[in-house]
Amino acid sequence: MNMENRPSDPLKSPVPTLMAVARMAGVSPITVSRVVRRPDIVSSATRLRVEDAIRKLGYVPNMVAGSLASARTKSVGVLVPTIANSIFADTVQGLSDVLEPLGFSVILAQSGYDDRREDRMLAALLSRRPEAIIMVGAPVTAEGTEMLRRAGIPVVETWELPEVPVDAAVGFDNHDAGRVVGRHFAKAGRRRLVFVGGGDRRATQRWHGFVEAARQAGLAEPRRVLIEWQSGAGAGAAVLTSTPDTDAVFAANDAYAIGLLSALRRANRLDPDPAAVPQVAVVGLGDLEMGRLFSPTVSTIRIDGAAIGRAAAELALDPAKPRRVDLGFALILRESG
Amino acid sequence: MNMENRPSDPLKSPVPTLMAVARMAGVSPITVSRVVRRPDIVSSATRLRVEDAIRKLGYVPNMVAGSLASARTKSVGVLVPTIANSIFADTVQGLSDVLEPLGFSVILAQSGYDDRREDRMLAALLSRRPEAIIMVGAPVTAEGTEMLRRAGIPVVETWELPEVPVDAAVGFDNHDAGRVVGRHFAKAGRRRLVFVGGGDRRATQRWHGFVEAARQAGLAEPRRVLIEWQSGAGAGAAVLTSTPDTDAVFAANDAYAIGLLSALRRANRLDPDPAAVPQVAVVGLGDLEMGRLFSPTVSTIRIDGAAIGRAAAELALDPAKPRRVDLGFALILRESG
DNA sequence: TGGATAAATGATAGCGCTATCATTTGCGGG
DNA sequence: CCCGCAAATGATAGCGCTATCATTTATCCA
Repeated sequence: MNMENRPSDPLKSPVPTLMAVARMAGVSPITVSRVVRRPDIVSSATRLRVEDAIRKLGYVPNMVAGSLASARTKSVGVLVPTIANSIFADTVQGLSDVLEPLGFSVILAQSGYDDRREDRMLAALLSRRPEAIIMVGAPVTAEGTEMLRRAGIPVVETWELPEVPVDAAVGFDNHDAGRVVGRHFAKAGRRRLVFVGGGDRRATQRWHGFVEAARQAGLAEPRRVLIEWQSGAGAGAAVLTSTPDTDAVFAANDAYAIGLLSALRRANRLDPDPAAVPQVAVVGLGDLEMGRLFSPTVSTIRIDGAAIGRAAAELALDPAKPRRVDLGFALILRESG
Repeated sequence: MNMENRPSDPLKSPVPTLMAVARMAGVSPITVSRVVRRPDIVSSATRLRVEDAIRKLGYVPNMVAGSLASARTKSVGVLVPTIANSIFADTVQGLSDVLEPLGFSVILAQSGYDDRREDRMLAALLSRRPEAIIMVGAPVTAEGTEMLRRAGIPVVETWELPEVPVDAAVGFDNHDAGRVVGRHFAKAGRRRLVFVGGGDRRATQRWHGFVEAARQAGLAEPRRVLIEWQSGAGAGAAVLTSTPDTDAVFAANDAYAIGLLSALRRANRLDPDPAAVPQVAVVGLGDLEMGRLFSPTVSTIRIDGAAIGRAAAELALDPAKPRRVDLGFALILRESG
């Protein structure tokens, strides 16, 4: 239908190069380059002439060529398990907010919690020669770790604090988060503890901390409901059917916690008064805004995902910064437990 | 602390080039290039030798150089208002799912609903010579449109269906969505309608449709509560304070709808029985999972963000595909209205 | 007014690959 | 046993920029 609006024919109007601008302005190519990158060192007369030519031709610098010549890509590779999870989306937002004003682009890749895919994505990212890599978690495989090490660029692991990161890490102690929740449940007199979450390393660390706290409090071994990639509703159903007798649940993220609370309501196991002591205590992780809006309001381990992203960007850009930053977490107790 | 784990010293072990691999394997550079890109046309003997050298050196192809030489970057530029909004995160997820298996990388940029920033980000994206641009919405400024047109690459606008897209568009009719909700409210006997949302074009189209339906039903002009960048809770508070007498609200997204319902609950204007006819009917847009878990369950205009992303990726890669795809929407009535 | 210094501009080479064509090698049939 | 063709490999050039040095032009004071 709209022929006249299709992208312009590449033969009719080839994308102009720096050379074309130079010819039009009657200067050498390098001068055009300078006008684009360091306008301050060009006399205003020629600068105006060049800027005019740039405008007339609609010149957009070719950063691919520029990157090759200068060995600077002004890009950062970002690897997340999935972006369709507001918890990581906040982190990507946070790091973008730091990187974009500095002229860095974000190359985004998703591993889908899949080890092979993670390695493939890391290789794909590295082939674009980013100036740094920021990822959620530490590389899962030895090959991935080795690739990153060889790349010779800053690598920031987030949402986790490995003893020995490849290069740098910013996040919190997942094990400790689990322990804090377990201890809280024990103090509140809860007896039959359950953990719902994925099987990735961060979730597993939380699980271990949770178990440790239960053990120290003399409670029976908590149970673990493993779910992969499931929705909040799926998590809720899974807990209710596989561990119906529980009285306290630590959910690996707030979406699961809300799903569980919703399932409890449907099963009529939620007190009509949200302020009452709940039959089943539920604590999530992440502190989604939704958790504050839900009824009962959701207790949670608060993590500032955006702050993690911002800090990660700063570590990525400045190798002089401390290489291990613990941003901590906070147990926020609300109505749900 | 962990000196030995810092990225390897660039002087000690320079990142190996294709040339280095060629020398090690005793072949010409172009043969290495072929082993990487078209292993089928290399004899298995030399291929094995080259692959061995690649492994030994830990060679990762430099796609920046490759892109410059081949004029193919295998990348797609993606521009969203913000990624920290699950509605768009789903779209990014969807398009990534199509693009990544094909070897394309996603370069992500955020406009923050800011016109100037949108143009800056478009320029930044185009300077990396992506093979296509996928964006939420149509370019806001004439300059942005012109840049995109000149780039001579596929451009897919999403979440919106302009009459005359720069190149292609996939989404739904926002105006119609507003009309459907307005009509629904009118039929349900609601009289004082309110719209909450941002001031961007898509929200405005919904608003216009909403007004049109109200007018046709003989209702008083709906009121519009403009909020920029606010949280769900902020949206809820804004509606309650500025239009306390409303009996039906169309929220521009489910997060706002949930925020409003939560505020209504706090103001004691929510019937304890979620199945009862609500004092204030609320309809959102997007169909977040949270909306199904909330009590009352949230009525909404269902949009499949991931499907939009997938379709956009397909249009971006295949210029032969139809250039205007209406994925539609559905009014899902639940407890909230 | 000359000469030293700074400011402005340019010439040259090369970043690490791939497109394109040229050459060599392998191989079956006349 | 050599020709012709396909398969395999290589030589050359260049993608569009920027780093680096060289050169020219303006500037200022002795």
